[in-house]
Amino acid sequence: MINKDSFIQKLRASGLRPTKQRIKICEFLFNREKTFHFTINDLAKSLLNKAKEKISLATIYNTIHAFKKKGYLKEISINSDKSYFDTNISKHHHFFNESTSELIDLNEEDVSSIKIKKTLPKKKIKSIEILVKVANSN
Amino acid sequence: MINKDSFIQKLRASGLRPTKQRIKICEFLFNREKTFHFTINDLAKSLLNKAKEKISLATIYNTIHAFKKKGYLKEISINSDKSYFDTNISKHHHFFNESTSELIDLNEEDVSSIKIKKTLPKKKIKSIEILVKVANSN
DNA sequence: TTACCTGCAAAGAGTTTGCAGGTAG
DNA sequence: CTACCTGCAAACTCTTTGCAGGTAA
Repeated sequence: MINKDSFIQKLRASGLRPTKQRIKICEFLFNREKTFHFTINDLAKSLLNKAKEKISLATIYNTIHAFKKKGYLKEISINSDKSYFDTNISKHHHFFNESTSELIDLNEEDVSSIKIKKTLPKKKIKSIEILVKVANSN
Repeated sequence: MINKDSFIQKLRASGLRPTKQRIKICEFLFNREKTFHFTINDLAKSLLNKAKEKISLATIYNTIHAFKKKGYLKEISINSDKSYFDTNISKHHHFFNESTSELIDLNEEDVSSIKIKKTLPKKKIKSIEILVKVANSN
């Protein structure tokens, strides 16, 4: 359990004012054992239902984008309906369960090393991401 | 240059009526040497400007989705802003140029074979897709 | 003739923005 | 006090839908 003060410090250190809302969102997102995957809507609902915090959608969008810019969150594109965010900011890949729209982390070490044999002139590789789509096998 | 009749046959064969609009869209999309990547908006604009065809957005959406369902197109998720479609329906991967939002095909044989060492109980792998994000190296 | 298709306009979902009031430093 | 932040509502973008008129078979 990370305490409130360390979130305040973290926010302050990156130039974000530690407001009530931001601290609550930090507590909700980062006080976890496991990686957390969510959409903005999920987050708004969960904050309301589980954390009993009514934070305006606009503020949640602002905060999540600020957190992403500061590197506290990663954005993942699975489909074009909505954006998914991931509290795991290390290099890693994903399973996407098409039956349930659920996202599961796939660590780098669980994938054989990938070699890209084609090169593009004057381009630098920024990232290599694998998406494994799965479905319930029944 | 594929002729109009073969598109008519192709449409008919898959149970789609060969209407003027669908034939024009076929001609625009599939009379090409190279893979073509586009968004619905790109396509609507190009049809209007290059092919001088005014086809309603709703019809374009209907048609593209029908073509996707019939397997003439693949949908690709790069970011959540919009959907990209690809006339290359073979198994393959992509480069995405973040500087220009341009999409480039990466053939399967240009990537070393990938082994996923983690398995998910009761799930079947449907696809493995790699997205290589690049940026201009200047 | 009948089932399907087109195109408009309206509706929907997700996201962003303008701005007045509130809060941290 | 000042700069930044919040929250509402309105606006925006992309996509889908309802429906009247049109077209293929």
